[in-house]
Amino acid sequence: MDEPRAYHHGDLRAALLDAAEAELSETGIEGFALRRVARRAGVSHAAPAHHFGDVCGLLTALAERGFARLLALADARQARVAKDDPRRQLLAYGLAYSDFSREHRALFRLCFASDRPDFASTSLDAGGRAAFDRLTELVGAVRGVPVGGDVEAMQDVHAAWAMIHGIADLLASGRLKMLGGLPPKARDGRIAALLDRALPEGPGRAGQRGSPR
Amino acid sequence: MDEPRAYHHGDLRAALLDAAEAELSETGIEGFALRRVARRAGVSHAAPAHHFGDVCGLLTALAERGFARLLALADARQARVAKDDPRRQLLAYGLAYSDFSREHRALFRLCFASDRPDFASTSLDAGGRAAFDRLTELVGAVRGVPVGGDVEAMQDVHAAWAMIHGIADLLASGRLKMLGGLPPKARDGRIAALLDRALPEGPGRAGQRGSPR
DNA sequence: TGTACATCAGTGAACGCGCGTTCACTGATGTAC
DNA sequence: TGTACATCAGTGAACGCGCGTTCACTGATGTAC
Repeated sequence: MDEPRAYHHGDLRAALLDAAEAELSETGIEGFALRRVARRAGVSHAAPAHHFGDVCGLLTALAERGFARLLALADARQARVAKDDPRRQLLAYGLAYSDFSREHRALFRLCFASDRPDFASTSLDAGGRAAFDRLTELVGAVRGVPVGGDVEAMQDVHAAWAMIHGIADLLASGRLKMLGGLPPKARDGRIAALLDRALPEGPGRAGQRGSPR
Repeated sequence: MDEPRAYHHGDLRAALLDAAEAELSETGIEGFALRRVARRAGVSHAAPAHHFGDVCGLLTALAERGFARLLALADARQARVAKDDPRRQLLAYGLAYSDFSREHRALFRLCFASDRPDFASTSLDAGGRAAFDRLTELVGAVRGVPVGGDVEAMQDVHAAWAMIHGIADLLASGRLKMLGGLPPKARDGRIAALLDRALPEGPGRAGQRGSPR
């Protein structure tokens, strides 16, 4: 049934990242080990070095993938919502962020609460920046004027980010049980209502506070 | 100069917790090792077992201490603010929470983003609950009516917690550099302004949005 | 189309390391009488 | 006040383990001519 395993793998790099992600979500970052990843990918434990150098390199690439996944989830959520409704676009982004933390708990922690990846690497830095830039744009759209460096604007961005991130992180660590246990639609409604409180007033204002959907 | 080291330590349990905390803040949770803690405390590496059983026991006790520290910081902040101004009391709590994450970064992560302590232990669970209960009371005071189980009230609590926690966690992981780099007073002012956005309306309302101090 | 050769992507054995835990032990402390 | 004895709180040697990394190697692939 199986293809005879070729000596050369084809795309071992991607396969190792898949294995690393699976491994991460089972063991968590605190128990993550390179050798187990190689074992899971069905390859000798020395093989990863050819693609990532060392563990740090692998985790850095994995975190990069994490940010890409966050943006992909945001794309999906945002696509399902009116393009010309900036407030809903921003709420969609926030919901995607919480999807990410719930569905990829360990990866979320790797991206936001670990010291093991090399966050100074240009590629990983770019990944994190892309996620932040998206948020900034969306906040600008809600305000009706792009975010500059002024304090007022940055406060708007920080408020949105902190609320989004706070919900996501508390959900990931299993607090907010009352929220996490709800059926998806109800849960998303509540999360959106929470996010809505942190957003600036602006032309995109949906209506009275607390009923953003 | 030094006291001759007695064979019996006196309070090795507390000394080990001190050493563990110092060790944690230097190495981070991801590099935490029992043997290094013992070495730092000047004691054989088998000694901790007498007080904590195993690593998990030590980390559980340490996380418990973390929550106690959070509440102690909150006590200090709250004491410096009018007792009959519930909004300021709540902001003080939030600022203490961000103090905790900034000044005890690794301990904060141990409490809120680690799987290594045993969060099911009754003592640690009680610690976390105490921190949450304090928040709940403070939110109730701002609302003017104690928090019950109703959705509206819980949303108020969750909004406050998520905003507080989001700011704290982002500060701890070195994002929000613009905020983290400010002198303390300015930084606290901005943080308080962010928190203020997430708080419910109520009799404690300080004035116009964004100038809570 | 064939051949020589460089490069690439794996293998598997070996290394040294620090870890957590166990165990028999021993010195210090406290208590009963 | 003194003595016997139980308990407590430490020691240090030993264990087995899995880890990350290195290294010489080899099979597969691609390319120049």
